[in-house]
Amino acid sequence: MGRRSSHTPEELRELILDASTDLISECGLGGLSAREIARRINYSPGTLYNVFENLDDLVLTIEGRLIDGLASELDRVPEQGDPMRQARAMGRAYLSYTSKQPKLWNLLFEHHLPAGRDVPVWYQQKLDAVMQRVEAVVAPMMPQSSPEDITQSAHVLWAGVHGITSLATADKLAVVTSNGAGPLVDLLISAYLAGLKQAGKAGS
Amino acid sequence: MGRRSSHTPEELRELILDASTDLISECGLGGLSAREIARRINYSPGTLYNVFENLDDLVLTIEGRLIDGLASELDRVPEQGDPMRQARAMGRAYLSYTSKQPKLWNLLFEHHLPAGRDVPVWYQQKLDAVMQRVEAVVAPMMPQSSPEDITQSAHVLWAGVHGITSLATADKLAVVTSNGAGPLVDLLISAYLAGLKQAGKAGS
DNA sequence: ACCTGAACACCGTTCAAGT
DNA sequence: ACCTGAACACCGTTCAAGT
Repeated sequence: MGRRSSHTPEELRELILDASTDLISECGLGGLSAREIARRINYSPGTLYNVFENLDDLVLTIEGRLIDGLASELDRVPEQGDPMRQARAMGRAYLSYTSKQPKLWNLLFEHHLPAGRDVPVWYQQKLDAVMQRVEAVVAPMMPQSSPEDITQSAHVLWAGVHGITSLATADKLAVVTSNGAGPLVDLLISAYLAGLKQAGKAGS
Repeated sequence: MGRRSSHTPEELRELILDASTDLISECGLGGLSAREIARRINYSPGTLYNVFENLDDLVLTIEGRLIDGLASELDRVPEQGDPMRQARAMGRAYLSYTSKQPKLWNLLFEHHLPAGRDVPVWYQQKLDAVMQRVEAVVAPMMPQSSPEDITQSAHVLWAGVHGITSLATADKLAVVTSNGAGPLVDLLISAYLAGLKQAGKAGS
């Protein structure tokens, strides 16, 4: 039927992203479909493909916003003298941000690009921005170490926290652990960083 | 056309599981489809539903075999005097088992049961069997602690190792970490357990 | 008893045709 | 220029009908 143009291109883009975000928050990535998005915003499926290359493109855009959101939350954690307290505070910030809408955050790990496709550069940059904040917390614990070792230690910490929250969300750590992921994340951060600190002393 | 019966029920079951396992090893969970399985084994799609309740049932069966396989691998790790060496050896066993067919192992975390469905009891039991082996390694590091604390510490370690391997497999930890997950897992195990040990001493 | 294949209700994506 | 909707090539699952 041709143009309807009740929305500017920017509005249409937001409309699509909002509807998709709702869908994922409610039903996870599995609940997302181009046709269902179109239904919800009263456009035809084809219209989505004027705005996004395909569903993966759309999903990556949402993931980017989630990563940005986490970075802002981490920035709001007050700087404290004690690096260990600071680290635990950041862990709790991560947890509170990601557990607001678990299915939405899970998107980052449920979604896989097809075959050989790599994540876009801007996506890696957003991830790196978060990693920098983790490094900033790890660094004071290992003053004698090289930047490479600090990066590596930060990656391990990040991956560990992710592992706990992701298993908790998927109910694959549940039975025994009915208290939620909080204490587990605290334990990981405390013990792991204490171990790092000790190794730093021993090695110097 | 009615029965063909060139295979016994057990053979048919294995046929289906083998074809599905191949499909997942090659293309991940996304590459699995009832119709494609049927094509590969020269049966009609409907036949699958005489043997399995649905695709989730089939996938859970495969997951169960993977968990059993890991348990056997962990059992082959020789007992050593030094608990720390033992722990690292188990970490490497995990890594070598799961990285043989990364897409297959990834199945455990890519696959989610619909809505409110819970994992079956036998599945939890298989997982628990693996967790017991992890606890056996953690326990000597914290002799003063309650069984609950040991369980919790083992869960954290398990989740941490999972987090590293899963991010590495998904290429979401890649850029900086081109050496593979091995050193990261070693670092996690060493630092985390050292921290646990230290806390045990301090707390008693 | 076992298996088929059509049927139902869905997908993602493309693109000629309409305004 | 923008949007539609039919078309193509797929899904999972069910079940009457065949042997």
